[in-house]
Amino acid sequence: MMEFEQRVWQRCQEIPKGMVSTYKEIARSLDTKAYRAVGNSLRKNPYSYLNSSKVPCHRVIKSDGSLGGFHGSKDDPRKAELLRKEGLVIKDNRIKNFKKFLYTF
DNA sequence: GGAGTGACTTTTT
DNA sequence: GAAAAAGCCACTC
Repeated sequence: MMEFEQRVWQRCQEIPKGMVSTYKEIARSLDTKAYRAVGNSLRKNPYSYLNSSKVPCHRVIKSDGSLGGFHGSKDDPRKAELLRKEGLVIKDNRIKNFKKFLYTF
């Protein structure tokens, strides 16, 4: 069932710079409710944003605007910095006005 | 084939 | 607004 994961990763790449998306939106765009499976796939994705720029998983956040716990550490500023560089405003591990930057498929 | 896991979401306390 | 519970799907052991 790799297709599902690939589709997820593809959505990540589809997110334009300076925008973010949520697990739920991705799942919805795939016509499924597997928001958990989305996270599960991203967790194991072979193109982790640390190793490759192919899948900017850092642009995928939770539906309430928080970044979630990527890469295993919640205190890692790299992701927040990355997003901040793309024009997003991060406050206490939350995206400010993230709805404005929310990219829906 | 069943039980456990996870970078989740939504509703209810 | 924070915390807990229930519900969801794919993947791994």
